[in-house]
Amino acid sequence: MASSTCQHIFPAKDYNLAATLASGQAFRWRERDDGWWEGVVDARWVRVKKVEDAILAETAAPPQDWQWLTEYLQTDIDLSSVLISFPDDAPMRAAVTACRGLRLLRQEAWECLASFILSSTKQIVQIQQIVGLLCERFGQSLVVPPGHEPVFAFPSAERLAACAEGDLRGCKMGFRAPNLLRTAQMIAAGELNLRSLSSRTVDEARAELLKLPGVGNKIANCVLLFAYGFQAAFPVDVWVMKALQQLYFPKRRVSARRLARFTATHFGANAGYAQQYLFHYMRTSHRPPALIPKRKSRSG
DNA sequence: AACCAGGACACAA
DNA sequence: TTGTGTCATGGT
Repeated sequence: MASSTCQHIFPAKDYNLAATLASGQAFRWRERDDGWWEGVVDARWVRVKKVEDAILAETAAPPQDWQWLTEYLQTDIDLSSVLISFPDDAPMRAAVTACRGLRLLRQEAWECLASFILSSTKQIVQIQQIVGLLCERFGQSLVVPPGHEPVFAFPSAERLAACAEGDLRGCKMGFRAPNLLRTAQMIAAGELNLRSLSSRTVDEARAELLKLPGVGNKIANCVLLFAYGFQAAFPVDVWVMKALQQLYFPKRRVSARRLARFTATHFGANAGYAQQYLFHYMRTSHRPPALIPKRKSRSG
């Protein structure tokens, strides 16, 4: 009997799928030992795999078209023109060399916003766990190929708005629960229309996002960059801060204001893209050595 | 076993 | 304007 799955191949040269899906932009991808990455995009189970100069994709049910995945993976953008816009300095050269083929995804705005509200002072593995629990408990069940574990869509703002704070805390999100809940309620009530932001300027869109509880500059910039494609948006988290301090301002403390002005002027029109390279570079190639537990002096 | 994690926020000083 | 404590949970 024939499989119900449906495959498609996207031409994609110089596309580092693993780095892209595991670089802390999206939190629903898992790599299997057979080289496939399984995830959920909108309301579809999907898996993708890098083959030579292309990405092979498979869904559980045949979609009408594949535009949604082209958009999500951003396979059509010209990466070389982005890279060439980066400043020609030693840190950027090192980051680009280390993360060759890293891309920015283009995610659905609500999922991106909610996920990053949950991201504050959390490691990426924990964000994945929290988002996983949230989807499992409150997301719509999706069609999966025979033999695969059930998966769930990211829950809508309306669904989360109907939750009690305790339901959300049950997903291990701790003090982020009231922020996610109130934000979901504001979105569900139409106090802020996420779709309308795409036609605004980046500064207008940021000002709107900053009205949401739990959304400060860093998270707003993540949403502007990863969901709306404002490539000048420049999220500064602890890793990027380390990168800027160590690579650009060694031994000199920089104020947040000056730093914001530096990132806006130094990295050019694709500053956010450059930021993602610095982030992934710091987390992979540039990690400090693991702490070795101190041994008692009288060990033998 | 301390230290830290893709922060935001209220409140000092 | 810049610094500090607080929030909740678990990885390293």
